Amino acid sequence: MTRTQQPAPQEAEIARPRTPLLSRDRIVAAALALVDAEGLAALSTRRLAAELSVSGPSLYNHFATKDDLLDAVVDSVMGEVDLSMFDAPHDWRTALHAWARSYRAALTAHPHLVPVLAQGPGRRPHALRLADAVFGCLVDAGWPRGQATRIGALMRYFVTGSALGSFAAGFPDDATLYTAADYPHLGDAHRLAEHRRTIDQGAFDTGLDALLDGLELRYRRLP
Amino acid sequence: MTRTQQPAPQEAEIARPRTPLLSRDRIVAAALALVDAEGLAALSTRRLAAELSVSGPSLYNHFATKDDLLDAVVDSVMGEVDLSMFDAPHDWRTALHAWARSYRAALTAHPHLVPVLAQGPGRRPHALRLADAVFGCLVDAGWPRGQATRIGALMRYFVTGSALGSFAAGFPDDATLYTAADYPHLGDAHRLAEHRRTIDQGAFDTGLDALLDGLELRYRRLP
DNA sequence: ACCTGAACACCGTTCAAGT
DNA sequence: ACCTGAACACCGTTCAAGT
Repeated sequence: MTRTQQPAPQEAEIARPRTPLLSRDRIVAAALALVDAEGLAALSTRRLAAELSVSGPSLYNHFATKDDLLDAVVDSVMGEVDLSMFDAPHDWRTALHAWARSYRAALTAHPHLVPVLAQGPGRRPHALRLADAVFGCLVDAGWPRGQATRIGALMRYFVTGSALGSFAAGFPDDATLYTAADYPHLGDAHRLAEHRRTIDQGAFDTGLDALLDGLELRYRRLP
Repeated sequence: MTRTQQPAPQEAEIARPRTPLLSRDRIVAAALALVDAEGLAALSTRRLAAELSVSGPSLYNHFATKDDLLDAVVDSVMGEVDLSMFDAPHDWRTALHAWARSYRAALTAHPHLVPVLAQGPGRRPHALRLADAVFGCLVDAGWPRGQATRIGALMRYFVTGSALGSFAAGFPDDATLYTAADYPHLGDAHRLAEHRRTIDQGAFDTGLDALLDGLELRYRRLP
């Protein structure tokens, strides 16, 4: 191959490489907006393509399958989780507390994706980095590796469970449903949905503190 | 209307009411088996109907929509959760511990349904009965109603989160994925899936005990 | 009352064709 | 390289028709 002063001469012979209509980032952003607005079921390749003003099959130039696209969407959410507390010199409890709250915030902003992302990190880089940071923090603090694994797991259980669905909003706002004969203790359940945000956040904070209290008891008993 | 000795005489004039091919129970059982075996995506009205040797639209004689059918499937799983500990004279911690383990067992037996059932009880009788029993137990034990609500919520977060997806199986069994440069602490992650059952169960039990320890600290501080 | 086939407006994905 | 229309094998649901 001889060098020329003109860059890539053979490109001049084929059609002008006009800037592509799509990119992976544009597709992921549109997919995330669609899922947030209308739920996972609304994410069809045809609907998403329409949103981007292209035809359905165009997406297959950028993602091999719809599942691959969904993977990218999910990992973009995982990238929103703050991990900076694991770089600072905090004790494990302080770091885990801050991380869990940031993790929950990222997930509750995109609740329809929680069932997908709760399947585990898979090969998603942001999800793997998160798991690495949490495990590293616990091991560095002196937790045995087996215990550190379990703590990473149980924290994920709690955070994903709290983001999967609102507890308060799960009870229909229909007073006639909670008859004393059938459900003697649910007389006020129809008013739960009203205070949805505070109840869910309060339950999460109570659970997180209780969980960390319980873990700290075990930490003190370590040899 | 005059009574006759023969029952329902007008029935004799129309075609013999042969025993129906379908019933709600048969449909629910087949749907549950299908979802357990092949996942939520495999549950289509046409596929389910084929499994039952009828044609697709037949199902609409027994359920108004596919969502109604799914509701019935989910509530049948909730019916498998043991609530008997709430009738016996146990302290709240003992009862909650036994209930949480039974709850998790029912859900892990049908993991594909967890995202649906974690949306809350809705109008499903078994799910409402469960919420009623837990809340009643806590209030009877002396927990203030606001705290009892939060504990009901956080327990659901933890149990559904633990059943939503295996922690261990979320890490691909591919040693080349966990390069030291990218993930310095995940060197052994490819071996997690091997011990999937014990890791997940161990993490759940550790978390449950830690959670109950933390709640007991708060219980002792109650006025 | 309960089941059927045909029909409607959707799906994900492949592929040959265009630039 | 990237986008398109046509096509294939699917969806949930409605409805008129059969018994």
